[in-house]
Amino acid sequence: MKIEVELAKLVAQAINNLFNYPIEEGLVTFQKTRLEFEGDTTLVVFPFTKVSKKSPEETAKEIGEFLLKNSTSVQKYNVVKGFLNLMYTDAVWIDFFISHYNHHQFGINSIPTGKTIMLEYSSPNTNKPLHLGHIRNNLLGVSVSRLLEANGHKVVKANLINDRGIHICKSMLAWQQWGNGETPELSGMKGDKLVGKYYVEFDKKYKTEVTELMAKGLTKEEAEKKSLLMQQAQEMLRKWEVGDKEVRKTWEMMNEWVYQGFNVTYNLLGVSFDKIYYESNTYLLGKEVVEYGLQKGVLFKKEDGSVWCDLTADGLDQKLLLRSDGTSVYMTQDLGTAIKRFEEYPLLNQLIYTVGNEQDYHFRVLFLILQKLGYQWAKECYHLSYGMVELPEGKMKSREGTVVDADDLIQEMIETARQTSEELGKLDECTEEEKNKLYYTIGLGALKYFILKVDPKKKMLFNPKESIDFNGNTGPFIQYTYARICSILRRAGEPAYNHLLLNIANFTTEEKDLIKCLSLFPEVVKKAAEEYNPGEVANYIYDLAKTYNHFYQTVPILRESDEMLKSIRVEISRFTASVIKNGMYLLGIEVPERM
RNA sequence: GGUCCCGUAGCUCAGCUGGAUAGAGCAACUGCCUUCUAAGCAGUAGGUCACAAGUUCGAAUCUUGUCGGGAUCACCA
Repeated sequence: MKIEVELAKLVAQAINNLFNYPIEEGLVTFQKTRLEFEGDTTLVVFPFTKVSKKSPEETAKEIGEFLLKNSTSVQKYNVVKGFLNLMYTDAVWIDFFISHYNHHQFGINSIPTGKTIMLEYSSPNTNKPLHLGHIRNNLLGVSVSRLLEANGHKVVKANLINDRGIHICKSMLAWQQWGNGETPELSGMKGDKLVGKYYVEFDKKYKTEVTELMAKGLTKEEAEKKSLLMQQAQEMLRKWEVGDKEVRKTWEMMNEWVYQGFNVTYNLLGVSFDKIYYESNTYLLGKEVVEYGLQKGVLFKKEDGSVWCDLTADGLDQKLLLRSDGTSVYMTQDLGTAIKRFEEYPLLNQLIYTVGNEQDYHFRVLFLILQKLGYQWAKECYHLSYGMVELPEGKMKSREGTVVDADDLIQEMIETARQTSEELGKLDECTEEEKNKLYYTIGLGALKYFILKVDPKKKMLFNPKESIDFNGNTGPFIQYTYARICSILRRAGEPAYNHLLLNIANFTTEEKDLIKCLSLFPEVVKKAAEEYNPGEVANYIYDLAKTYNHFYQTVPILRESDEMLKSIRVEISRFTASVIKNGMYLLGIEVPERM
């Protein structure tokens, strides 16, 4: 809150006056007061004892006295060892509450910064269905984009679909050979699943072929080279690159199946984009850049014609940018697309890539090369690197079938929500349609919260056997708290007695704790965006929900006979609901009015 | 082997720009529904913050080393 800024100024003044030592107010920081002590904020005075030349207790006491005299916000203080605990006057909380309680966008929607940020996320391959790892990526993308918007930035949500390459040819080939004309319509299989099936099919047949060849005495490498299937796939890729009509037709058809499948999953997850890039359109980009880099002397050519960037001076290796046959590699494309994006969006201030931490090295190299090429905006490129989602057995591997399918998991969550709701049996008044919507809201709330509450940088573990909880620090817990408040508000009716609020004399500790918690929301939104960490918001809302539930269980709200107290508590509840809703929105989680 | 990341309660995670007796949830155990939704609340138990040195008034947090786990370093994408 603003009040701490003022207090910091006063503390600096106090140190100047009392100990005759000038100090930057920015160096004065407050920390949370521990629960077991009385106070609203705490100043650690150890750092000032050098200047005061007095004991920590004495120093704290003198500063405390100074603040008491010179600040209208400080009601009293206490000193424990070197800790100065300050307690605000009720007026501080009353002012805060009155000026914000009916502000529906509290914490969100600050003044536009004028900054435009492109956030890339999702970026799937079209040869396999989405799994839990992609879910984390997509949820992070949605949440971070909302966090950035909530801080006043303009966000362009971008998806770069890897729709070409040898892997897609494998699916196509398998489908041609063994598919018997199967289509999503004919078999009723989701398009991405169908294409994924043939990708696996190829891999299986290919492995058999290699094994057979090896049985005839070939080494593994020889067998892989000799494999008829692989040769056919490569031939198909070659045809694709020269624009062979038949191949392109099949390719377009199968990709279309995949997109339809992806869209179903995206819709379930609530994921959307402003701009979709296809690698088939961008994979040739970057070659001119290589030419430019050679001229500039940033890149060099080896005898065989391949082009490299020497990064050994930066502690990295040499990086290939063009093969000896003149074809480009992934890095070349990424250089090209980055440049293209800044050309397309001249006002772009930042480019963020949401990509797993297995590609940390790739992005270090990418940004470094861009910098060497002289692009000023290179320093505005950021790799939002997130940890892998692991299973108890370790990393998920599509080839080995140890993946948690996105659609399956979503359906499971919805089903669990249905079962739990039916067991509790509180939804008798709802129509079937409302119930189904609710199961979806709760199921996805559980899934999204489970994933977003952990720090993106860290790897996380998902145990399919234990699945995802609905009690405790979970999405449904927070949704439940919200629904509970809604119930109260429904009964309370219109807030016709708002004028009464102006007469608030003081708050009970429960009320004060809740208001204190509410006041933190804007800072949380700011910090979460700065750190690209939705987990900050998740942890905060959990804390808020917990604080509210305590309040709810401890003090009477509608049962309160004093009309003024009642209206205050109703309005505090309304305010809490609003912050929960806004916070959950930042996580991409919906919130139900009853459950 | 080089580079980078990670080791906090039985399990999953907070806390990490150094600050008080390291916090939650799950699982276990106790209480609380005739009163605003018990997907809740209150409580008990559970820790050598991997280990060892160092920096200092103070270290889970910073430095170094050791051990353990992971990622990455392709004319793959």
